[in-house]
Amino acid sequence: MTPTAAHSPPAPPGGRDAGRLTAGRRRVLEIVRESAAPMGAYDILSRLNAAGGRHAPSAVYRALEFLVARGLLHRLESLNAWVACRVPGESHSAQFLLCRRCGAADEIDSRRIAAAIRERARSAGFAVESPVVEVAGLCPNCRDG
Amino acid sequence: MTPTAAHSPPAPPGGRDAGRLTAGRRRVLEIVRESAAPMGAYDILSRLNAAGGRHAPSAVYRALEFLVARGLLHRLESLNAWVACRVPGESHSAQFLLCRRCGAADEIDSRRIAAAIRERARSAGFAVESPVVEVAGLCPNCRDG
DNA sequence: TGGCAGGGTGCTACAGTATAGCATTGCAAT
DNA sequence: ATTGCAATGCTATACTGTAGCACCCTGCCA
Repeated sequence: MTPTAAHSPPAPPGGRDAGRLTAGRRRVLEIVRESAAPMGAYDILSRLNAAGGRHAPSAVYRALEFLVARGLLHRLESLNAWVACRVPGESHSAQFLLCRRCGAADEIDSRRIAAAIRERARSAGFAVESPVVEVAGLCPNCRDG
Repeated sequence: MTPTAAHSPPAPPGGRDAGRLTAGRRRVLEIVRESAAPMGAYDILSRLNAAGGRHAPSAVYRALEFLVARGLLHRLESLNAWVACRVPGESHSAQFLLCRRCGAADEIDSRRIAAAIRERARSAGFAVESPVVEVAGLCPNCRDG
């Protein structure tokens, strides 16, 4: 889960292109990755400051912005929360099945959903930039309980 | 959240089943309907209080909750905003094309998108309750400018 | 090797979004 | 009329996210 190798997949060692994955940013990434469920920004902040840190909210939000831009995290709009990307580095359209009972966020990547959206947008003359698909409901484990 | 009956789109004129469309609630509905773009809760509140009113945020949020439950408004998760439903009373899955430049919110209702989501969820054993589809991008008018 | 340029961080303050909790009023069926 | 519940008023507060500026750190280049 936690990549001990000290650098990110696509960026050059120096990291000149899209910013550097610094220690602080990596720490935020680790915290989100360690969590089973999506985390709110202030949850992350608490964890970050658990060991006596004094970080401010902006530190977390800046790290999150960077990590989302890098494709390492996704933001869940309907939950105001962040979750680790299942396929970091891949460009994909961040579709989620969100269980309202246990909080699980299952990242899916349905070509069919993406295609349907693309098609519908095209027929409307709409240029898609960021398709948000967040399906709330009950996961297999919770729908039976 | 709202443990009301499982469905109540066709409420009787008197409105005994799922609450009443009171004057205050209707006023909020009007305000949102009059707006070209989606409105934030505090925008609505300002409009509501423009004529000397003294309403509190909770009044607006409660009205919004009711109107969304009635299928008269939709909430746009990615914008923290609300918009009037294009087909009030119909049960449909609230898909939107959101222009990041002019703010337009085009409500679409693609059976193909809905089917793709339903299918994918079914194959995961996931029980869909509230599928959120909000596609950010540029509308036909804005993509050329 | 010293200085520059830019990104990255710390820090304070504040803006924007949403809800809790309880008192009060209004409405309608007994 | 009384009672029961829906709806609202009202105060306070929690949660989420940004602005703005100073400082620092690192890579680069003269």
